[in-house]
Amino acid sequence: MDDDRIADIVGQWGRERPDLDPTPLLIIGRIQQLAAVLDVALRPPFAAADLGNGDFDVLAALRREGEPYTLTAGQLSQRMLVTTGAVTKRVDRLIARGLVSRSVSAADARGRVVGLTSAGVALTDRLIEEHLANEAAILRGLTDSDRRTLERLLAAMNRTLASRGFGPEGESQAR
Amino acid sequence: MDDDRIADIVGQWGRERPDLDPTPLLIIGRIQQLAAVLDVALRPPFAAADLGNGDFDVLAALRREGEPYTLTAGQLSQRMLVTTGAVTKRVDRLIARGLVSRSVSAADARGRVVGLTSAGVALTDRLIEEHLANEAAILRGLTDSDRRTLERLLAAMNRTLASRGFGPEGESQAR
DNA sequence: TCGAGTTGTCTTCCATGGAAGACAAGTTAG
DNA sequence: CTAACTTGTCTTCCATGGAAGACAACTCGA
Repeated sequence: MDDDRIADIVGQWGRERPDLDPTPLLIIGRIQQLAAVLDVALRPPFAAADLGNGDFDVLAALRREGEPYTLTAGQLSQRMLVTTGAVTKRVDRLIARGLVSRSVSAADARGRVVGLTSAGVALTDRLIEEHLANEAAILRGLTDSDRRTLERLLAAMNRTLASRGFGPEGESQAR
Repeated sequence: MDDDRIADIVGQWGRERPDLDPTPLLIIGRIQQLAAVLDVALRPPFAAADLGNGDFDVLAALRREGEPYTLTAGQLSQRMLVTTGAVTKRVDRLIARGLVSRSVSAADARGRVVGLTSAGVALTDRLIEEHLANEAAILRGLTDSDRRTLERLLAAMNRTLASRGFGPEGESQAR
């Protein structure tokens, strides 16, 4: 039952470097492991639609923005916390699939406005349901009270990191 | 003060798809975001040593194994939860840096035994101290009680995922 | 209004890691 | 002992994303 990878690692360090405190790994290591496992666990719906996780990020960002489901490349870059170069590539792939369109901004000829096509809206609306259902299923093992506690503690960690200068200004995703 | 990306996303979904419950994102989205931010926040010591995060994974796995600081390529693959192909590449890079060595296993001529050089041990011992200190600093915003709670809840999530068939048999890291 | 910045996006190049196949070395049934 | 299978690692090819530079378009002060 105790195939807890992280606990094992902590045990090993405790033996090899008893002068150090390896217990931060119980939290930080687990968060990292969870993120990786979650990516795999939540992937199937996107894989079935032949979409990369990152590509769905684009669709979701546009969809939740509300009508007319448009954002500039720069805005997408901010919301998804990836470089504009990555945005270009994600959008290129989605255009090839007919899920989004790109046009020159009316207000600023440098800007590119990316918008969901009707096919894009339809697909996103379908996928987000599955996606949230999967997330809910994963959290089913926690009580309501546990969930609230977990939210609070994770938010607290986020704030700590932000205050140390590592706010979400260059990382992450959320889908 | 409320530049909470995830909370904003939840709010947007709540407006656009009031039929769905977006609150799982408050946990899962935050975990994903945290993992990404943590990677950046914890990177400096490795970057200073001109090491990829993944490369340090190899050094740490060998070091915490204890003397004689050796593992086969396959064992490294299991501990780090990456493919053997990735192991080959990581080890190649570390060999070029003189931090590990690779030799044919005495017991099984197919096997390759990877071992820390003395330079590798020295560097790893130095980096792990910095690394754990950084992790401890990040957790400084949480009380002891909060930490225990967080450990428990994260471990619970891990178990839930494992029971759904997504145990760490194909993902993650822990450094 | 002109020229020096600045900005928004794309392009190019690079690094990392997965998937799948190649292969030598081990194992095992007969 | 041998043929067939399995295993451990490496190789090749591919996909994704970052970094840095290219560039056109915008802004602003003089």
